Amino acid sequence: MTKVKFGGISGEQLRQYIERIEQLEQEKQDIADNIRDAFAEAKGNGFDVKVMRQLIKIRKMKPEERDEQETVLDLYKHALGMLPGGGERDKEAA
Amino acid sequence: MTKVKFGGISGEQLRQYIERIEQLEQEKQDIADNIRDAFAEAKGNGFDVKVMRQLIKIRKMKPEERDEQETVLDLYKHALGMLPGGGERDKEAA
Amino acid sequence: MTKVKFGGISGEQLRQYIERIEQLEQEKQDIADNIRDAFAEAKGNGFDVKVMRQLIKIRKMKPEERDEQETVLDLYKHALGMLPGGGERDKEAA
Amino acid sequence: MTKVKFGGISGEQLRQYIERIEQLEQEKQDIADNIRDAFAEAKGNGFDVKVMRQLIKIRKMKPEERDEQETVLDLYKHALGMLPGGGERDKEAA
DNA sequence: TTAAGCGATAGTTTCC
DNA sequence: GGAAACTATCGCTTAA
Repeated sequence: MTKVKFGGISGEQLRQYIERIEQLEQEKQDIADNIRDAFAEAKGNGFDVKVMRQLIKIRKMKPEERDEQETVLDLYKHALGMLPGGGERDKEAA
Repeated sequence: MTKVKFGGISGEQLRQYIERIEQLEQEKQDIADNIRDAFAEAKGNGFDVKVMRQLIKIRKMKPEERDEQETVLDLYKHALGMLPGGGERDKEAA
Repeated sequence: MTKVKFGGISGEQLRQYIERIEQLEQEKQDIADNIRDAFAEAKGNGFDVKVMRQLIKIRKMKPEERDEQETVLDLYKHALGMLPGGGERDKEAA
Repeated sequence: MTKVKFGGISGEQLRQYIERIEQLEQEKQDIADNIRDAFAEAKGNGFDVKVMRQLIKIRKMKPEERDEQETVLDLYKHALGMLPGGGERDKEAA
């Protein structure tokens, strides 16, 4: 028989899947390296990498979920008195 | 009213959760500091910190390693015909 | 040359360090579990865990670094025209 | 002016970095999707995805595993006097 | 030679 | 449970 079966599975087919996925993961890693290089280059030109990441994250969010997030956060800040107008003015207890 | 509500949430209850979690995180950080001190002390006595970390990792991996990696490695070898006894037996494929 | 000790007393001392650190890491893990439970309980009472995490992170930041962070983020938003009054004045300059 | 500066940063340059990184992240995500599809297809052909992941991880670990873990394990055994050659060399601790 | 910045890497945490 | 992001550590290079 051509395809040797072990436990009902084809070793050859398994090998093909594995190698294909490993190839894809290699490509993914290469791109990840490119991203890292881009950040490094930006950093070398004086940009703040951490802030850039925040920016990208914000741009990726849909406007509605971004607004929702901010609304709830403000709500909680008020509830903890971390914002003016939240009743108790308890800014820094630490 | 006793419990001041902001947008339907209880500020006091929220505050209690937040402060409790912050307290726990502080304790966790203290222990992390102790761990760092222990490594520093070991280093001061001539031990190699990097090797110690690898050591601890290996010791931690041991139980799961036996339950997962070795078992899967056997499966793998069978599937690829790398082990004797993997012949033509029809075992159940998970 | 690294001063690695082999055998005898040094091995025993190494073992003591390892076990002490493993004990500390166990305690750290226990506290991490408690934190997870606290979040789960809060969630069960209707709080938004994700927002709570943001809140705690904000409270953990020093006021100066929090301001700095927000300032730079706003600056970048303006530079990308993501805010009114920012890039609208000269969106396609290059 | 050519490069619009906001607080000393170049908006145009920032935009280029951001968009380039977002492009790269999109490509990375596409490949991640391909990987997911490959796993799904394999699953459809009767393979166990979880086992496949462990397999790939093991194959990836192999080179470093031999260079690190086994070496460190030997070091460990030496340090605890579990192997010959770990004599009684007890050097001065700094 | 040492201290300090910087880049690489491993561990931790968070999101899906 | 797996993938991604953030953080801390480690080693290397450079300059004093």
